[in-house]
Amino acid sequence: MGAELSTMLRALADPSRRAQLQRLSYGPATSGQLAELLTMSRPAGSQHLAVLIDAGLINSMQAGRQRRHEIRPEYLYLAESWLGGVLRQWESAPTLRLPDREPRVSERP
Amino acid sequence: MGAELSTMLRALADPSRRAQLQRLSYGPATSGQLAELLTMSRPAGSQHLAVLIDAGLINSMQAGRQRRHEIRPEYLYLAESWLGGVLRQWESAPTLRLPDREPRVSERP
DNA sequence: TCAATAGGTCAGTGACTACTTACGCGACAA
DNA sequence: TTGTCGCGTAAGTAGTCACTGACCTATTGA
Repeated sequence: MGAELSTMLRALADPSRRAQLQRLSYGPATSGQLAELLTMSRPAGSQHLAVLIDAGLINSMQAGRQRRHEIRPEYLYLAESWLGGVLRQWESAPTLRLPDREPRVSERP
Repeated sequence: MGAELSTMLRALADPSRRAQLQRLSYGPATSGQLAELLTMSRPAGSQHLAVLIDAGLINSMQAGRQRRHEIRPEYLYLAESWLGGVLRQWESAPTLRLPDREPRVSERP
């Protein structure tokens, strides 16, 4: 249960893959179209697609000499619900808050 | 805009860090409490905390010789809304779907 | 049959992760 | 002051990631 979520979130943690996924939210596309989207070599685009497929986020099928991909939303719903669970719990647990701080990265200029 | 989301999702992609965050959804905790949660050395727990702080997901403050942490929900809301955006778009774009397939990982036994 | 197209695979590289043990440092209690 | 507690940092290591260019395999259209 945690493993899929981890694989999935790591897949989402890359902007190229998020771009591909976002493109697919509008409808199916071929490997070529999804590779064109990125500013890198075509093999790299293909490898990103493989990561998405591996994570169960998209569904792919050969169509002639093209390969068509589409979103497979199950794990996206899973992530949405994990996030929602944490946030809803946090919202429902009003405790005293610490004074606000910047993220750690900006503390070491 | 994409950078924070990437850092954040990568932080969430680790089950130890998700456990810490989930614990924090019930209220603030110290570094020690959050390290005990994990099955690894205390420094490792501390390093995971540093990643969460770096990603802006938690907010920390020295209290005597302890350090207290709490959830900082802004980026969690951001992720929830990115995911929601993709899913809502996908739901509203009814196109023909490809026949269902297993994730790629199960194709290579 | 041949060339072009679409796209996947391989090997190599440099950068980053996730740990470990060892150590340092400030807060507090005796 | 001295020990101990809570916690962070440093250094090292094994493994993983994101690319690249070169190569290979099918499908298709001339």
